[in-house]
Amino acid sequence: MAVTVKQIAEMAGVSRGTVDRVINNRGGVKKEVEDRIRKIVEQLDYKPNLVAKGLAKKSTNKKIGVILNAHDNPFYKDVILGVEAKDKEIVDFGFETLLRTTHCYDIEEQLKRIDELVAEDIAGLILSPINSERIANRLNELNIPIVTVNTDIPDVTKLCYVGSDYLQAGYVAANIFGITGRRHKIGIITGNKLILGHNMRIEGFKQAIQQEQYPIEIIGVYENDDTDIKSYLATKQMLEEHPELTGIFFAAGGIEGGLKAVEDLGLLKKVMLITVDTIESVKKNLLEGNIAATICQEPYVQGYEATKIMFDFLMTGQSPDTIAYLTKTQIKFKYNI
Amino acid sequence: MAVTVKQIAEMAGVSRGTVDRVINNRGGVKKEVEDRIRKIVEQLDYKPNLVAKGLAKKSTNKKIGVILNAHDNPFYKDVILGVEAKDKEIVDFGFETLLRTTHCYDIEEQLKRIDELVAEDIAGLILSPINSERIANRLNELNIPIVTVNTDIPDVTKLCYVGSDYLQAGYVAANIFGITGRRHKIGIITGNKLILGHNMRIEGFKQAIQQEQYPIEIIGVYENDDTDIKSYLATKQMLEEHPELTGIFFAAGGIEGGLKAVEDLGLLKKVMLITVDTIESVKKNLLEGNIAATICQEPYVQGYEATKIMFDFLMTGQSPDTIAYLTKTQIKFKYNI
DNA sequence: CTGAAAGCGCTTACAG
DNA sequence: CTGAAAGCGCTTACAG
Repeated sequence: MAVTVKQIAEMAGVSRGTVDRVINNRGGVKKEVEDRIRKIVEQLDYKPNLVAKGLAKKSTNKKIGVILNAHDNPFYKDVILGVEAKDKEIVDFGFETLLRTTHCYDIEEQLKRIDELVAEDIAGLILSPINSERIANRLNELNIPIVTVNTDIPDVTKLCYVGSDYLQAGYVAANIFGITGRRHKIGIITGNKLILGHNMRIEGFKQAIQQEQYPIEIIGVYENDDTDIKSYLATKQMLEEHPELTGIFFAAGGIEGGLKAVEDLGLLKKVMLITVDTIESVKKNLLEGNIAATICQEPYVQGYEATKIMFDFLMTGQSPDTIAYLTKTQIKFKYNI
Repeated sequence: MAVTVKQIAEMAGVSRGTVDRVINNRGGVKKEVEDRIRKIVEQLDYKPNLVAKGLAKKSTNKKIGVILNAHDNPFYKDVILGVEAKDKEIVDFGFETLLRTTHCYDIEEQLKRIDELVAEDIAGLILSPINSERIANRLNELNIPIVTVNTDIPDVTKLCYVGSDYLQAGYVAANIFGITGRRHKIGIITGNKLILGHNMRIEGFKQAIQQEQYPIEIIGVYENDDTDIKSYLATKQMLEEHPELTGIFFAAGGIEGGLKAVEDLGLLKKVMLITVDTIESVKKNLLEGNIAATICQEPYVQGYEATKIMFDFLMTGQSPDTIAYLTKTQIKFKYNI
């Protein structure tokens, strides 16, 4: 049977309230008494019963704020599902998540959402931050625990970053081209070059080719700013400039536009395509055999784990084991989509 | 604020005990009173607070038995980790898992473990059953909820089967050979032909080749009885009989032996290899570039979900949404191992 | 600085 | 067939 506060109280010859004060570092306990209690806690390896704790704390309803730049980004759908799944599990513990979505690169909007949630008295904030100094400064003023999800921001004190291993995603993309054993000439379509994640995917792609000495040549990297229109144009231009091209790695957003360009030039199924994530158009083209594979980053797990980490911290005060929880790189082919 | 038993009791003009009897179908309540309570429960969409329930029930400590044929099967390591992770989460709810491991095809041993656990008064049983009538009969006598994990047994009343989609695994293996675009001649090494899962992998492999019209020819299926020695011999024989072979799909156990045969014949990196799961030797050979890819079945998730499903049922009486929880088919290459 | 009491929302005997 | 009370293990005011 597990140790309880009551037992500790009896052993220390004090009331349960006093034990509680010590265990939760609430202060106001005579040093000598505190030491006595701490010793017993240590010796008996006391671990509070979270279920009892949750029930007792239910009255002081805790809110967790969540801000995802999901408005123009279908990728976040599954992240949201993950957040909601964990929310269901913790609601009986007296927790509640407040989800706000924003547009992708709108700093003003993100700042506004942060302030809104703070006004609602959130106990913690989970967000996919825009990498800007203004956001960073605001977050550092906040004084509540922060978890970043999917994309990170440097110089901000946080519990943890939950997201994917972008470098690995690039490695794996190269890996797939590599196992074909063919002498590929690959073009890369990427998003905004300021986005760290995109660059790391490309970096990983290049590193793997070098390390493995795959007979793969990268003929160029074209930017599309994550929009479908620019992506269409960039892809078209690339294919026209390089008719020798045998494959494309779409390392960021704007995949739908890029696919259209490949289609318009009659090159579907002739050029080997590898993409990232599974938005609808990727799914469709994977099923039709136009895309060979897509590299995914467990969006559901990202949402679920970020929320779990925040909950665990607010419940127990325990920080996560790692400051960067990286989800698995998942490869989807036609038949395991 | 969520509805509570107390509120319902007040509205129905009865005591909380009576509401509890109705909600949990404990009987012994006048029909008329029961109907009144049920109506209110319905209208207010009452959902019991699981945290409170867990705390209250803590005294009636519930045991969940787990039997895995893990003794000679390294695959189960991660299944066990999954069980243990969920166990940690539910211990504060008054639950405890009792894990027993057995050898692979030892019916006597599995029967013995079942009886041992029943003697310990388990409230539910999770197991990877041997597909035999004696086991089936014993399980059907048990009268406690059952969840099968990783491998299933027909004609046994159960909550759910948690395991992988073997057919899909075969499809994906073919998919990977397929995207190389090469005219492969593939040999298949499988385990005991009586094991349903192995056969389904092969079946999926064949179906995908046909559906996709991949230029792939299957030159033969060799059995190895899941042992490394037989696997070595079978693989060697196959390679000698078929020097034209360009790839092998290892669809079951005994992979280590098979790899040795490929190595001894000097064919590592010349023949494209696809395996299943990630035991140590697979990992090693994947990293060395000898295996192109391995198809995994989320063993950790299998253990975790099986335990979660059992816990949910014992806590709430709710059966899972599905009678077959299939884990995702995961593909591991060198760089996402 | 410390204790006694009440409460979180449910279940479990016990009494009638 | 039903109710009143106690309890699961913790926290929260309140009183002193």
